[in-house]
Amino acid sequence: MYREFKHLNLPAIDAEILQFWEDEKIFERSVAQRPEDQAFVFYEGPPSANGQPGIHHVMARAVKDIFCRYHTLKGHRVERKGGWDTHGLPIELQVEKELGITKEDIGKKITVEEYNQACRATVMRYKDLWDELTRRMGYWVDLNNPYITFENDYIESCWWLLQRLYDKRTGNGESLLYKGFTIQPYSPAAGTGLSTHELNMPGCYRDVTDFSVVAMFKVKPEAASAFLFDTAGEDVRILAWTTTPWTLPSNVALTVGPNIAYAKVRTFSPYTGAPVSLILAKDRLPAYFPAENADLPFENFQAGDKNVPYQVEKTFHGKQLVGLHFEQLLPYVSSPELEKDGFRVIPGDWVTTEDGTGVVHTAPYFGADDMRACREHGVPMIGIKDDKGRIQPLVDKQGRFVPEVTDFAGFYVKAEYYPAEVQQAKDFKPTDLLIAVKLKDENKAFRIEKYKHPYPHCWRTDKPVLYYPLDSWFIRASAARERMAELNRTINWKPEHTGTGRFGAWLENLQDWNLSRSRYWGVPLPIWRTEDETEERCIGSVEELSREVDKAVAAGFMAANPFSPTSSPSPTGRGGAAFDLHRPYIDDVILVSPSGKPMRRETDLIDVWFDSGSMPYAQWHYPFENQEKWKRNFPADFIAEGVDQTRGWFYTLHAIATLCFDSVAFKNVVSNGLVLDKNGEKMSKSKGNAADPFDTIATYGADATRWYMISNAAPWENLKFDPAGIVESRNKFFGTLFNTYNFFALYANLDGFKMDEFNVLPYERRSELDRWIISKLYNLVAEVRTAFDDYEPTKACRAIETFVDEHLSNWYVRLSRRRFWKPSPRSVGEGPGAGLGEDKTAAYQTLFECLMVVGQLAAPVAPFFADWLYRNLTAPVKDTARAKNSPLRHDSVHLTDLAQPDPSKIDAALERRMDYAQRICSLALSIRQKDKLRVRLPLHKLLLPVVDERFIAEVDSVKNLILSEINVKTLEYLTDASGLLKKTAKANFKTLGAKLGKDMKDMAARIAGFSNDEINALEKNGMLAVAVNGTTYALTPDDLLVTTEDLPGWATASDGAITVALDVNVTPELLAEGMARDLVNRIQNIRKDKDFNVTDRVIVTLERHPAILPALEQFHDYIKGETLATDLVLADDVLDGERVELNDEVTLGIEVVVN
RNA sequence: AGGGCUAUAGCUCAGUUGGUUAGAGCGCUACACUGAUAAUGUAGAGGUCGGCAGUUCAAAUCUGCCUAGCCCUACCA
Repeated sequence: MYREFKHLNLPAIDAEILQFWEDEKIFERSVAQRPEDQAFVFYEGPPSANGQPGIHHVMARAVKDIFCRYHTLKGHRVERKGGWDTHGLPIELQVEKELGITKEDIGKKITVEEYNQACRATVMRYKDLWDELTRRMGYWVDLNNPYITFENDYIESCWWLLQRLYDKRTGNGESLLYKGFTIQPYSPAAGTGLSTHELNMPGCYRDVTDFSVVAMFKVKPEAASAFLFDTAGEDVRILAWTTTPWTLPSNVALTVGPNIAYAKVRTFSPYTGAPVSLILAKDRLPAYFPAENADLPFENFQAGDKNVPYQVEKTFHGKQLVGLHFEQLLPYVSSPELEKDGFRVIPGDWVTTEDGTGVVHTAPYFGADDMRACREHGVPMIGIKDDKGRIQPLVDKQGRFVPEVTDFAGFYVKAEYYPAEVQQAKDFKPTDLLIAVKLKDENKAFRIEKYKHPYPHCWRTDKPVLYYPLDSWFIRASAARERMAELNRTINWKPEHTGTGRFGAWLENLQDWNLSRSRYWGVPLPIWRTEDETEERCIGSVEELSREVDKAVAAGFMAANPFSPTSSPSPTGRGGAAFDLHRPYIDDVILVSPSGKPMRRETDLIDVWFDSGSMPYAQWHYPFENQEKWKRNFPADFIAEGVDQTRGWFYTLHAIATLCFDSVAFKNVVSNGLVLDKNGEKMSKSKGNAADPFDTIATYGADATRWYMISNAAPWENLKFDPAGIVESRNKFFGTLFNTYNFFALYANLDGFKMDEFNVLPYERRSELDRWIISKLYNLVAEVRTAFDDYEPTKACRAIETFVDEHLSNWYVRLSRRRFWKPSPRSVGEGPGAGLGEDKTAAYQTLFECLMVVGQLAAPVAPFFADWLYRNLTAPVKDTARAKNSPLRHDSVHLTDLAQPDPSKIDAALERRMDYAQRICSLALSIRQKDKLRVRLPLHKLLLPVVDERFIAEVDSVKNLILSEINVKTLEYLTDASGLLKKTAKANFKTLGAKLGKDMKDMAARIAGFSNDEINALEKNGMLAVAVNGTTYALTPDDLLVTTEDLPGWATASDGAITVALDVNVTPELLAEGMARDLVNRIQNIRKDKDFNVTDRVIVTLERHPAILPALEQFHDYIKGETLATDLVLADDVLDGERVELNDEVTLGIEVVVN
């Protein structure tokens, strides 16, 4: 028996199938049964388990699951190792919040050891919740052997990769891992650098009012600047604006836009009244020189006048200024290098004229753009040399000017750094103002004013940050810029523009990867250095480190080797293999340099993104273990994550694979979009609009949730998550498929049908309808495979939906219903069709095949329902199937081989014929609707005006389907020969457009007016010459779209080239037959209401009424047969029966009792 | 600010190489069908295809500019 169900209950199906999967280890078997050498490699981008999973994780993981399952069905071995991301700032912040501490407290109120213990304890906080979601949503991933980024093995693989980078050299002999500095947000108050993440925290950017200065830089007269000097001894100055006057002592260059227009303006210095010529962007003139002052006479000007006369003398492009030298603005510190190559004008594409003067004051130590521009154009750094000979900025780490800046030595550059009482003192002046005043006094300032602008603040100290040079270790990613771009072009990105645009464009401007993080919980940088920084060593494995420690022990720098299993525990109490590679323990490891000096570890940790990008290697502890396994599993065939990972995980995977292995890390990548609420707003806990994934799955079932998410929009589009959409998926797709299965089960059980794989009726002996749905089915197989192969799951879902709804349920099952319903001939004998009769067997086998294949195709997206369907379909034959090792033997649909595309089962001509049938039926039904002729009332004739013979032949083969569907007795074709056909023609724009060009419009009008004779002549001769606007064109039949017009006296409807006409005359015979059908319908409804069995025989008593007598006379047996009535009797009164409305006028008593 | 995406019916989305009635589902209205019914059919209402300009015989589709929303990146002086 096939299982039958009352109602669709997807959550119950989830529970049943989940239990089954776990009991029978279906996931493990689905992997293990496929050969190792046919791997489809998938990498799991690890989630962090210190936060709770949300509905967007269901989306992201559904995408991953779908393609893994699909490729499993195609016969590949798809290992899916789970993983956990355990390092990183979010974890540290959470721990600090919970402990009520800040970063400064680490090492004071709490030891690093305790702190790291707290991190370690919190990272897996919600692991159980995550595991539960994984189970409930049907995401198949190996949770038993996940990789965990804080484990020693994982860290060791990271070290190995770092050493590989350290040892690799560019063409110039530069290491791919090097120490340098970058300009980073730095909080002098906290004494620490800040990440962009920290800077983007709410409230960090605040509007502040600073003193802004437009400074005047005096141009030196030389050959290149001669064009600026129109009179001897002229005072020519370039204007540059800054909101940070404290950076002016560090100015070394001015940056101009090479293509920006600049002007030289003759005027007077506003503060001193001295004549001066100023250079600034032409577009910025109105900001500094009011138009009315242009006409003021120069000779009348007196120092101190409010309105300063000016005159624009000449304009030129920025590139003409490039290379000019100027006098240092505040000459506190200089150097021979600076005198030679500094204090000059350089070009920069990023310069704008939106504010300021179109000239950017450039101080490389205090701006990232400035630093880049100076490096690019060979401008030396400005600063003082420390004892190691390195140039240090003019502002120290506390945010004070160094002594060399004599006038301001020891002054804090930002007022906020002073203690509160100093700031509040009456005569307190911020350093910026003091600098401005000095410039004014020295005739170097053009304008000083307060300026309000957003400025970033440290989230811990609430004080402004500086951009400041900080030491960092870098990966020289820029050295592989070209290669990364090249390899990227071989990756299949979904959507494509993420790869070419967001990712590709970014690779083109790739900067070196800043690896350093001054934190505690993460992978320690495995680099040891002597104090004088002349000797250093990068460690690539624990074994290597242990060997080095042995030397250090011998040299007396270490008491014992903590890595040695035989050694006594390390000072921290953990020795041997248990030695934790994290801080603080690793910081206690001191090595000895070749020259015998002690080397200490560089205290930085590495960016956690390096952790995740290392997972292809570190998940297997490569190269220390699993070398073969790694080889088989690199690179990945497929990865998927959110589009926000583009410059995160996607990049770090790509960068490490390119730099270390000259390979891509993944071949196909799906970057999925955001999950928003139904109004398109971002989901967040604070807004209260975040959907709970557990609730959603428990209410609607995992499959409906998954199906909705995937079918609604492509994964890379943002999804507006609306539970109403899940309901729609459930009702429309799963409901229909469920009903179709239930229908099959109901009748198969009544008939005792069981699928017999070894006794299948050949397709050629099946009906037109059967072969049609089979053809549609194998079209579907091809379409769905193509879609999944292209990583287009949405297309796959939509195709499956259309098939199930429109083709299978609404056409095939609807039209086949009678075939299942009518009693079997119960023929005897052997072979296909024996027992039930050939037609019925064909119907069962066809429907079975459709359900089976649809289940397979839907399995990647709807793994629970598909397995439920498969198991229900195969349960009755499981034992025989196993015994005979047939395709139905598998325990689960996920262990089967996906249906192969089979062109021999596709019949395009048949599909076209059926398409005609569907359109003709639809038209005929619309006529009935218009004329209020209900479908139960039979009609005499359907008339089809036709224009070509092939059409007749094709329609004829589906004639019976049409007639029974629309309840009409005969079908006739109306051809040209009848002379009744009135044709109209429309121009075919596609074919004619190219030929006709401008004459197209007139020709269209001309064709619309064609007579029957003209159309016939063209069709007969295959050509017709038509003149339009003096040009004669030869039209071919293809150039016309011919339709037939309404037939006078007939009810007609048309759709494109098809027109149908219906004979709407109703005779007494037809009325009687219609009445008979009405009676059957009412009796059936009573049977249904009374819950009779489908096979119950009944006795029907009808009230004697004149309206039904003709029907009873002529269709007595028909009514009995349809309703399984043994007796059909008339009575003057029906006392115990139902009163049924037969039509508007007639109400009838009917009694139906089981015989 | 830069890069990227999106914009089509009340809602969610299709819409091929540009081609003349711009489609589907949901929702709404009316009618029908039904011994598979949380289903289905027919019809109706509902569109300046975000705006402007251009290319073209012809633009939802190609080009440019603009607007709005979102994502990523970013110390614009």
